[in-house]
Amino acid sequence: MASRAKATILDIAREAGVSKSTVSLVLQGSGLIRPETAVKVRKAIEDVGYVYNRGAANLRKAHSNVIGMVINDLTNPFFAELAVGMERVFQAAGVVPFIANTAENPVRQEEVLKSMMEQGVAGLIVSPARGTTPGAFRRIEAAGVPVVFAMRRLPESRIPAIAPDNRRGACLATEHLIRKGHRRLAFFGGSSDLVVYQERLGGFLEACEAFAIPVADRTIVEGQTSRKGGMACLDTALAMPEPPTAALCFNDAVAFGVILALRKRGLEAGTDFAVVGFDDVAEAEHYSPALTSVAVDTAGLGERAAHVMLKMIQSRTTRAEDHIGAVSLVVRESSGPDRNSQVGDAA
Amino acid sequence: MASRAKATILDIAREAGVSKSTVSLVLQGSGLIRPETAVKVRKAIEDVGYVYNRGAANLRKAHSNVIGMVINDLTNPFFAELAVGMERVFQAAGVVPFIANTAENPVRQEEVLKSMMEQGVAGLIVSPARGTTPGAFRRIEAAGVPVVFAMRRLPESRIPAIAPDNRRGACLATEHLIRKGHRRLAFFGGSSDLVVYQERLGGFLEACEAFAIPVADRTIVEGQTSRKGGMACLDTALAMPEPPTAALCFNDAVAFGVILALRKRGLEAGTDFAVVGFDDVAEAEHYSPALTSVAVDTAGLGERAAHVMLKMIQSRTTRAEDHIGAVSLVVRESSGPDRNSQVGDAA
DNA sequence: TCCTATAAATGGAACGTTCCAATAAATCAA
DNA sequence: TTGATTTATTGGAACGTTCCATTTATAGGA
Repeated sequence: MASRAKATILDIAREAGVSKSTVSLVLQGSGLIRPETAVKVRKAIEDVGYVYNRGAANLRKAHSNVIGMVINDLTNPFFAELAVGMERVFQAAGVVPFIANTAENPVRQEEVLKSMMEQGVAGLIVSPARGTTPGAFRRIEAAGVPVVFAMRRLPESRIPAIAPDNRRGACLATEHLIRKGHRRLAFFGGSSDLVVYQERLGGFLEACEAFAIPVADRTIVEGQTSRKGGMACLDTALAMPEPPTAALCFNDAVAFGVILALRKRGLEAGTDFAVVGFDDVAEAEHYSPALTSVAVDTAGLGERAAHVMLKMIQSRTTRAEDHIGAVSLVVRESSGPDRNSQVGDAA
Repeated sequence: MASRAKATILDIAREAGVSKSTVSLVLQGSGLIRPETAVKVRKAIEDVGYVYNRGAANLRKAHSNVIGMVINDLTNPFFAELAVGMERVFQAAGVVPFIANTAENPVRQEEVLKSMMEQGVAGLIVSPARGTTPGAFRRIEAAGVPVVFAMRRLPESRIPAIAPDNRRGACLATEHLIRKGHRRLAFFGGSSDLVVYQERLGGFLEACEAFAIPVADRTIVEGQTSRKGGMACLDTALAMPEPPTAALCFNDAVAFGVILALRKRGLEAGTDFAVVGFDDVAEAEHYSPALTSVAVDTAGLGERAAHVMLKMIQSRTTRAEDHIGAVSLVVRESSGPDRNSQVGDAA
């Protein structure tokens, strides 16, 4: 079937009776060749089943048109949305992003980054895996390849990051709970080695301060950022002598876990215990009860990150400013007033 | 910062005081070089911040170590799981798969495939976009690059496919509903241009035949394969003179939509209307009510597809056998007995 | 007619690797 | 010592492009 040796530009040249240079020009859509010649060449290209060898081309050309996207957890619908946002703008720019998953594993991340660099990517958009070492991107920066962090950032890095306003989102959500009359508040899930965690917890504490919630009435339970983690958090919290009546969760997955654990105890989120999520994934709206959550416009952040990347490539720089995305609290059913309080502003 | 011109094998050679051939050998881990020399070279590699240029290498070597994974909808958690399964086996084989999303768009798919081919992928695992034209893979096959379809297949194609036993799954699920006493059955969602749809609908009809459900009592409503589509399907079905009492849905997303639409009408899935999904995504178990669904072992299929791919590459063939994955029905709360029937085998 | 200006097409030298054939160095048997 | 053998190392020719500097063809002006 397949002509064994793959066709090259020279085969086309022979077929069309022109020189390889002419073929190359046609391939690049140069206006210098006579239209009839171009047609002839294009026909030959079709006939021999030619496929362009970008590797060979990149040997001469400055840089490629592929952009790598390294994501820490493809399973999280949240990241899929981020990817979709990026793709929208890359597609318009005629770039095909290649996505790779690190499964939250720094070693795998190292491999993936190496592979992408070897492939000669023009830029890298990364949501770094937990536990990424500070030096992980040193070599990439040294090579002059632009990198943008999306959603997550590294503690001390000078790489530009595109992320939502985590602190403000958490602050908004916490205020909302306090206004509903809750006085014993919890922050569930996540772990302190993530910058995002520190930001969200920071917002939570900021609101607690502002409303003079005593330290003794703040419960902070670290845990996995998954349903399972959320379930564990609730169990730990309710086992305390003076348990909280409301919780802000590190993300929606944790919140779903909390709702599940509540139901398992015969309690209902919203009426017996208030829960607020973070990220506002598509599922939040449809959950039962519908989950109050901090919306972060994930796809929008993806688009933003892609734009920044494109601009960095164009201006051949490796630096750019951080972008903080606006957030908003979407109030739904899961965050009802405190039953024992008269302060709640519920109807 | 970065030494502008990127380091090549020759720079390393100069630095280490050896020839480029020696460096190349070290890079490939050849046992032919003296250990001390290797150490010296490796040090030089580190010093100059070298990054391997796979494009240049592929110019000489037969083929690359990258495998492309082209997926029609990254947003569907189902496909993320498929990707995760594949990655597991590729990682073990030292291969980094590059994922690209086609967003169910054949034109985008064309671009993506072209880009991957140009990049010199060793093989392609594809879940084709709806509406893929029969000839879309002709050129790729002609180029001798192995292709495997995952989850979906094309009507007449000779490309090997790895997919679950859709017919059997649908048949099992339908039998389950009939055994629960349901006699007026519906099949919700999907559209007939998909092979998967035909298979699943085929299983549904097969079970209907086997249990002598009259044609008049079978309702088939095509629709989008999303929550929204599922909601629309239910509305259409309940508007009929003799509405069904149970539905097998094309996939879980449709099923979730049906459950939502039921609730909107004050009905509860499981007690008022039975609904069964397909794919058994992680969410199914945690939904309320928990969704009865056909489990397809997505990650397992991903692994299988990856193995087939690896084998094809190794034996440099472009052909392989189809693999049909086993399915099983996971019964949960959403598929209760028909209230008006005495035949139900419920406790 | 010849000269110049413009348009179209071309040869050849890179680009950074691999790999073969060849060389150089070290070891061994006689 | 010499030649044969093994062990390490090396130069050079590919690989498939791009792009610069040329060449060749075409047209226009005198």
